[in-house]
Amino acid sequence: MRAGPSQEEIRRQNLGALLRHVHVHGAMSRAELTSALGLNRSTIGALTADLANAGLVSEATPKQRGRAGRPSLVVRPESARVHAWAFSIEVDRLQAARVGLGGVVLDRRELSRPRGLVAAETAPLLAGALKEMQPAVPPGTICVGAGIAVCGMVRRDDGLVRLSPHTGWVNEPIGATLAAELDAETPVVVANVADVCAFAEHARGAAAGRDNVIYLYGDVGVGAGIIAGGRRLTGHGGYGGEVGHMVVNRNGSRCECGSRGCWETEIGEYALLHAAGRPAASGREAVLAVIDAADRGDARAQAAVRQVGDWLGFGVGNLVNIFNPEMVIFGGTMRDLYLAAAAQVRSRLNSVGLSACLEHVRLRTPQLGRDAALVGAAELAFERLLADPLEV
Amino acid sequence: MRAGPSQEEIRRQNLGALLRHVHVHGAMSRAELTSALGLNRSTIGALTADLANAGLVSEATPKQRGRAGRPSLVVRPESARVHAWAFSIEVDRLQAARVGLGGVVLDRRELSRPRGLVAAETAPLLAGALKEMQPAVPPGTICVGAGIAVCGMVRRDDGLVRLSPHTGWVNEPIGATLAAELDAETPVVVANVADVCAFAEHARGAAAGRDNVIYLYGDVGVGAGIIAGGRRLTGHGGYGGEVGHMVVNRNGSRCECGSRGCWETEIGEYALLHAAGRPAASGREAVLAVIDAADRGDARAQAAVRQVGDWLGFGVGNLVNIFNPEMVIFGGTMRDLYLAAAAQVRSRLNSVGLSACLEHVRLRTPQLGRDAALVGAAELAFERLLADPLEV
DNA sequence: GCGGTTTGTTGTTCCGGGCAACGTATTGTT
DNA sequence: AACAATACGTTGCCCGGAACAACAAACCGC
Repeated sequence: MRAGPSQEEIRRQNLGALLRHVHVHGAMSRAELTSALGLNRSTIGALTADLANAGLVSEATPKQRGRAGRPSLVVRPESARVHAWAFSIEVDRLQAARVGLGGVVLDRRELSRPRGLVAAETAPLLAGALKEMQPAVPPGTICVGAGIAVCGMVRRDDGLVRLSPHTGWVNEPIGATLAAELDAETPVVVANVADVCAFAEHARGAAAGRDNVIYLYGDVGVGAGIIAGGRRLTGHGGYGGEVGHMVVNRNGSRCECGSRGCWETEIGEYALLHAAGRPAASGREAVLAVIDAADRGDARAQAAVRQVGDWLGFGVGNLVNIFNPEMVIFGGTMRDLYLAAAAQVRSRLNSVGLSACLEHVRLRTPQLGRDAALVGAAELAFERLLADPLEV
Repeated sequence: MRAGPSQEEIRRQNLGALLRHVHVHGAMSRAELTSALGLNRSTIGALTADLANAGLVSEATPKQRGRAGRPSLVVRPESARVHAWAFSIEVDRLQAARVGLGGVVLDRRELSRPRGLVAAETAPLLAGALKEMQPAVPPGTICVGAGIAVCGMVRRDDGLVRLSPHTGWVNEPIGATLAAELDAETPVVVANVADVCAFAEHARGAAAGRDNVIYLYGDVGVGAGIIAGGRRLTGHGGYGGEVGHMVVNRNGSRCECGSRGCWETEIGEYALLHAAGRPAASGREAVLAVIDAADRGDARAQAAVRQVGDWLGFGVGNLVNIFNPEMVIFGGTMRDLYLAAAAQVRSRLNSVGLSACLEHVRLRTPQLGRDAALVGAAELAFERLLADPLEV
């Protein structure tokens, strides 16, 4: 029930819209921006002048000439001079990267993650990777903040990791801990991996331009990043999208969350390994090994892939009925599983889903590859900049 | 990726915010509006002048005096002069009402609905009820449109009822059919009952001010109206919230949708009657009879209530994990069931739900009573007015 | 080089909200 | 009853932001 935006907010929003446009779509001419944003030439000129003045974009005469008329200046994001730090905390590894405006990964480090590491021990590792990358940062650059993707439930207000069963974290304040290791001016944002990947794919990946998307991310556990009506679904505390703990089988096996028959006990990495009669080993390699065996004709592995693929389609069917998305993206090990069992997934999905909801659903794999989590984490940090470009 | 609002849109939004405020919170003084909307006194003055000029609000010197200073003019919505038509199509009855700005039901009619009535036969009945109410409409009134609440899946773009299993409708263009019966200028909006009730409870009922809410509506079938991040979750085609067809029991009984073990086969009206060993009779009375019998000590009825209540808590637990809402509202026969089996619901919810998601969930019953669907349907029609008050 | 075309630039206009000064209606005090 | 105090409506002015139009600049083809 708030009033509409004031006039200065118009400027903020227009600056943000322009910067976001070149951030997402890459360098483009002022003429293109004029038609894309629906603003006047002179307004675009004034906005780019402000942004260039703040060091966020640069203008240049285009190399490629050929059309009639005066060539339009090309506005490009200052990818090298404006960046965010991005971190990803996964079950068995840590990633750190410097990501430039425009979503380009400028530098990166990867560490294996020993089991049982709490936040107080993890933050120094991340900060260390950052310090390692620091010397390569050219002078005069702008850092807009840091984003962390965590495989667990993250409280939106303060970035506390409430629960991350497969890393063993309970109430770990990773955001605050890392912030203490960094400059006081560097804001730190934390979110769930699935949410972050969904965000990235929605901004510049497979889901670009789609307003209702479910990004399913699987490793040991399963979570979803959900875009509903063009906006991220966070829920009240930030724990939305915990679809891995949707109970699909009341007689199923115990889940680490304490319940029984959660979806992730049927489609998580361990489920596939168990069905294939293999030891419970974490990591994508073990999953790929089963799929590989199935490809080579191993009957037990084939049955396991079919069974787990069936459960995958089952849960997706439920989600499709609840959300009526236009796209479902399978990320993490769900990608491999979906590709190996697409027939089962589709078939079960078709039997569970309502025909109206199935009508426009596309099943896809991510486009951003292994960088999705890092790009998405950086996107979290960039969000502040895009909301108010001149405040930095 | 659109640009921010232009200056004229500021005016529209401020007019809408002011009108919405008095529409939702009732008549209030210009001074209160000034602080509520955060606008200047002079701006509020100009806005109310525009709205009063358009006949949407009226100003009056307040009756109640007592505080020092010049008394502030009271702005009240022109409830009698500005109205919408509201309709509700339920399994066994039809409702029609004239609802004034501010959400007051000015007049209403109720018809029982014979089974097997298609849209082409229903629309004349609704239009007839409207014509019956027409003579009581004072001259010079403004009608902003008509809203219809339907117990079925509604395509957002054109209001086509894709599927309503329990009324037997398939691809019935109720919106277009009713529009043809009315003035050409009266826009008709159609939506699902649960969505509409959620909208109403969110605007002025139990969920006022809550941004993440699930409104569960049950009769023969079960659907949910979902508010996520303060906005209605519609999904891509408008079919979002079909939680009744979330499969919770793979070995369950056949559902009318063609699948097996849908949630509504476990908690719908027939489920309770079947568990209680009674004939499948539609309508709230049959449900209340079972609950009444359970209250009076009928062991079989008690077991039925417990069993269905357990399934109710089970599904709500799943939804709580997926959406992390701050409130779940039980409407329709779900209200009676929840009140009768609150212990089972809570207990199963606690065992299925993740503790972080359970933390701030409140379980509630609706505040708007039997008028919820009509008020919500009217709200759909008012939405256009509130988006651009002077365009009418 | 010249007209045609497209775009950047500049000065002007328009619109909407904030602000301050003033007028007005009520309460409380002497 | 007269006065101050209080709170509000009203009016005129200012400022910021975008649209618009006129002009200048840079490209094309001939």
